[in-house]
Amino acid sequence: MPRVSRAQTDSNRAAIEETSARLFREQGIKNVSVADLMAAVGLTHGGFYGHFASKDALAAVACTHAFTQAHERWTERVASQPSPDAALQHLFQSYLRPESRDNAGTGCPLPALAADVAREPAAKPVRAAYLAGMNDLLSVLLPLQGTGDAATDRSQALAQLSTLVGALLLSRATQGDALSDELLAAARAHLQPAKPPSPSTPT
Amino acid sequence: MPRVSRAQTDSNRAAIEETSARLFREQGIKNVSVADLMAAVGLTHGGFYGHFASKDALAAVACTHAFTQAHERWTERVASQPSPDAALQHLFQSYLRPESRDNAGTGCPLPALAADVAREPAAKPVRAAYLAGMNDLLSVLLPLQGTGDAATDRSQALAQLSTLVGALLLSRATQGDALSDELLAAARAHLQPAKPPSPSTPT
DNA sequence: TGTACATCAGTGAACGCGCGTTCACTGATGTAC
DNA sequence: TGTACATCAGTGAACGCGCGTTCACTGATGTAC
Repeated sequence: MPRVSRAQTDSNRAAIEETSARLFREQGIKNVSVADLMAAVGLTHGGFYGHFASKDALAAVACTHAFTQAHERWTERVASQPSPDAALQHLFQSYLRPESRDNAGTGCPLPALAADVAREPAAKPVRAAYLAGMNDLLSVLLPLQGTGDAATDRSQALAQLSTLVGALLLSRATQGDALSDELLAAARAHLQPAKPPSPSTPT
Repeated sequence: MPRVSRAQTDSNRAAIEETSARLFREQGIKNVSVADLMAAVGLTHGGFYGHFASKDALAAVACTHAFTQAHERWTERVASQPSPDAALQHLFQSYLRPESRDNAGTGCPLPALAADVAREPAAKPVRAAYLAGMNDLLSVLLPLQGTGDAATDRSQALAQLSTLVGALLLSRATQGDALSDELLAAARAHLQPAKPPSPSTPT
């Protein structure tokens, strides 16, 4: 039953975008075929090229979509906290939960797509989308640092991102072993603010 | 010209192992076909199954090979330094050089294979190889910590691994942009030992 | 040491399958009157 | 508001290609005498 209403067309395109953003993060861009994707949306593969010029073009759109989701989530988390320190902590603790590890499809694209993007030639559109998305997330982290120096803030935020991404990725690669949870816990502990040297809890 | 000497056979097998360890890290396991690999070694694809039962079986062997290389390199670096602190610093600074980012094929398998391994089903042999390799590298880091507490040492070493891996991977994904070098520099700075609060260099 | 022959490492065609992309076709949608 | 028809979103067969794996074949190697 071809020729679908304009509203339905828009909704189909949105579904392709949404579904690919999820499947690409879950399985990797190369591991999801156009036919797989369209079947997951409930359509046949031929219609894909009415919406996107190529799978490469979709990869960029899906990447941007995933980063937009993540950015919104980060912004909401920051807004829900009373102070920059509390906001940072809330971000870190949420990011490094086992649930984040187990749901790559709806989680942060930084670890989920890093290897795929790193292996793409420089000209592929997904690389620019990834870079832009990373800068977006970085811009959420920067104003929460408060070391007093902009360069130090930036350096610290970049190191935090690296720790978050590395911990989640290694945790996924070791899923099923005790090390997987250990990695998350270690990163959480490491990213905790320096406290006055462990005061024994008073009675 | 078939039937090759026993020594040549062994050398061919070693070449497949060595070459696959490099190509899998560079391009990803799924992105290197058996035909690609065998051609890179200088053989035809049919002979592959005389050496390995399947591509999955080779993936595990190649992963172990890559970790063995990395472990040797780490051990040498540690041995070349006069103190645990100096050894840690030497490891971190070597790991986070732009040259490491630009040579994934000969570099640490932790970032190079993390995403591939994370997406493999639990039963695939490469997952066990990756886990064992990671524990090997961890065992190099552990005795260099010296916080006095074994649990704290371990937590700290795991966080260090996460930062190293995350920084290198994000740096690869943003290669070509200024952010790529920034990420490496930020992680290097972050992993530097806490110093007495920045003494202005005396005249 | 020299000869006769069985072994088996590597070759290359072939297997069934899935990939990204194209395209003639269809029939409900949206438009013109 | 109702009718006539052009548009075009989605279908599904087909394109050339590459995948992992199998297998009959070959001829130099290694062995038995």
